[in-house]
Amino acid sequence: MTPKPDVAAERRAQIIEAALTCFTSKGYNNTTMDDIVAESGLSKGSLYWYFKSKEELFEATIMSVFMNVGEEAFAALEGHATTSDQLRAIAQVTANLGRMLAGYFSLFLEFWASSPRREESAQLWVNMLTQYKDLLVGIIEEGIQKGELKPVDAEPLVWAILAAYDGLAAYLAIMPDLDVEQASTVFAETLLTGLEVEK
Amino acid sequence: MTPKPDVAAERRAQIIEAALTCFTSKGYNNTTMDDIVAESGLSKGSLYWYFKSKEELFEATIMSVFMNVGEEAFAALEGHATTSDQLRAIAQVTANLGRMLAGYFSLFLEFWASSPRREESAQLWVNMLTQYKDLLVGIIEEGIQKGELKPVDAEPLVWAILAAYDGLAAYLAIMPDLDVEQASTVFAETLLTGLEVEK
Amino acid sequence: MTPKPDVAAERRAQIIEAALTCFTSKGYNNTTMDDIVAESGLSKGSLYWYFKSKEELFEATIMSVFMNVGEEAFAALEGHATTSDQLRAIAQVTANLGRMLAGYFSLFLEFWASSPRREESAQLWVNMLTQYKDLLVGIIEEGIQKGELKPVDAEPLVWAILAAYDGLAAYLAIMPDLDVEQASTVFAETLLTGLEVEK
Amino acid sequence: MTPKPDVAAERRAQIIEAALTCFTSKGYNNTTMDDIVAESGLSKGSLYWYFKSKEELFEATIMSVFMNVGEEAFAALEGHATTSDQLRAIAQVTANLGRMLAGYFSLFLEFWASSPRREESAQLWVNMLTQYKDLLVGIIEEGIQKGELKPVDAEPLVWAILAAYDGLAAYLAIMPDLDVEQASTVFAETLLTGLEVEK
DNA sequence: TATGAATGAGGTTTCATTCAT
DNA sequence: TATGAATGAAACCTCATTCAT
Repeated sequence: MTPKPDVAAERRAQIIEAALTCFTSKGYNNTTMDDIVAESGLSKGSLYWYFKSKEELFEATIMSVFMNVGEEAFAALEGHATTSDQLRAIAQVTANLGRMLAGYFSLFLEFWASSPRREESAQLWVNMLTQYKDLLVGIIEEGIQKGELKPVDAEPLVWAILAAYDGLAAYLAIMPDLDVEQASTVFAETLLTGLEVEK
Repeated sequence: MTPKPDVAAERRAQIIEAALTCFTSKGYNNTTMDDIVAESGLSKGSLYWYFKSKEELFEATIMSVFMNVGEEAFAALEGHATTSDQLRAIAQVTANLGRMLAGYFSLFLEFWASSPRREESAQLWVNMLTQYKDLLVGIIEEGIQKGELKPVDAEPLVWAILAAYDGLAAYLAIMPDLDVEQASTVFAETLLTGLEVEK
Repeated sequence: MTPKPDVAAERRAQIIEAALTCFTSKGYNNTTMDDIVAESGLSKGSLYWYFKSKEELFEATIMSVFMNVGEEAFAALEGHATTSDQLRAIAQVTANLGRMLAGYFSLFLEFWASSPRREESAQLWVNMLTQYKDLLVGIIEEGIQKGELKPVDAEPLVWAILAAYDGLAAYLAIMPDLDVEQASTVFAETLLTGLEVEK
Repeated sequence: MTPKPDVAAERRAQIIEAALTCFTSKGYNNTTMDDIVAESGLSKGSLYWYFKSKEELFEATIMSVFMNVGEEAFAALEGHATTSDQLRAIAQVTANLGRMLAGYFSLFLEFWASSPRREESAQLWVNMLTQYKDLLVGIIEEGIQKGELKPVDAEPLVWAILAAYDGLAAYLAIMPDLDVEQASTVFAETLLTGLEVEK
């Protein structure tokens, strides 16, 4: 009675999982399709049956990371009614986001940097960043409207904030001992102090 | 008999310049030694006469970028007597630094990410970052001592700030239309507002 | 569905045969992988699919020679019941062995001489020599026990005898007109005269 | 007053000595001209001033070994009036010769094996072998004429004997623990027993 | 004579991709 | 669907040799 579960979806997930493991531990260029074959337990032919190139597989892998990370991030934002709470949540969520993305940002940059078609490759991450930026800008502008935050040009500020978290993620990759949590907390507090309207 | 002071220095510079051109436009992995040969106008043998591997050439190239960028950055900091001026200078200089490093950060990350000996490769950039971080931390702590800045844990904050500028540099690489200058300004002002002691 | 028992074994044999042809006619260093590719009719990738380096291919090739030669040699020794017959057989077989190995000995020495890891490379031939030496020593010592041969320190003698046949094989390589058969016969007769107990 | 000593001869000797050191320790193919440059303390240009190619330098090096070894060998033969003494001397000298040539034989075989013009390369060693063979054949035939040795076809026998010593030299290269002296002694005694006329 | 920077053909090896089964 | 043997373009690097000084 149960319909034959989609074997394709299962295989794709299996391959993406193996690919993610390889890509994050060895980088994009240093990962061979054979590495992924070995890690996945499938055959070379199967990889090319489900993904037509290494590039496409990488993109699918990054997209899958976005899905997971994005879901968690957006979920964390829900349920904070007041702007004040949301502001703290921004800090918290973005810090988590940074930690979650640690490694993926540099992985993506590696892919982008060595891609022959950079413009195209960039879209992958640009789309994701833009989406997240819009969310944060919306929250900040709402806070300004409510009179809880000083007037500020939200968009450029948000770009810098996102950059800080992506940058910290990248730093963490090359400096494993960096205390990202502490950096994130002090950074967020300083920014909030600068943003909040004194009561 | 000709003085010919240092043909070696000249050749190295020639090669590094060609390498930088290639690396920044095509990335580390996508640049072949033949590309650099063509760009430099020298022969393959000459490249290997002066640099014993592609890796070593890359490292020399990045170091050379550091030298130039570092010099300009540190020079800009000089000549600002008061802490207040220095703080503005930090923003200005770091923004410039970010712009100057635009592309190099992602180039380096690509190299690091696809390096089989990541720990080792990381040192290149870690050293440079640490040096710059120490400078900024010193200035901020001085400002705190002078009573011009609120007490704050300077080191983690500086990491986040540096990360923001490196992150913006990376964003610029994948989003050429991003207005880094504006982002930098709003970001710096917000941070300064949060840092400065109210008069 | 086709049984296709072992395409791998067939391919390996095909490659080894081509490699042997190239190695013996041009030497190890002078043979390029492209030569073997051309001779085998396969692709470069296939060579590296079955053998992970030129060195490994060479070793497999030499081993295969050992197998063939060794089999024939040992087979020839069988079936000679009396020590006297065995002694003649030694001469005959070893002479044949020498002729069969003509060229392989110098080929191996070339490989060994230009190997960066000589100790390791030497094992290949040392193992083979030791095995054959033990066989001959056993026969001679049996002859001594039976009283058919004068007491003699068999091991050093056998080393010299083997060396003579390997040396002749090498000579044949550089002096194609050398009459190895005649040399072998006279040499063996002289040695046997010196060894045999007078009746 | 002293005529400017021939600097050319001195330089050649200096280069040949360095070359010999390199060739014997690393083999012909594995020795680079730069190795010899470093070992000799001269410049690359100088090497090519005195020897027009690596091949020619190798040949000069081998010839120089022949000169030295040959001189000692022939000198040792002198002064033995009776055939009996000469026979012992043959064994002794040839054993010494073997030891002296240890390594050179395999070095030469490596060179020959990887030479694109083998015929030509072979002459180097063939000439030297023939010269030595003729000497030994002469002595043996004289002994036969004097009635001290059994009639035997001297030439093929001598080839085998020389081959044994060259072979042992080669064995020594791949089996450093081989007791060549013992092998040589037992071998010579056995041969002499087979050759000498019983009194 | 002497130097050492410069050359470039050619070597080994890798690896994304294909395709017969 | 699934397999894994087969392909070959292209990468990095070496090194004998040359030549301007």
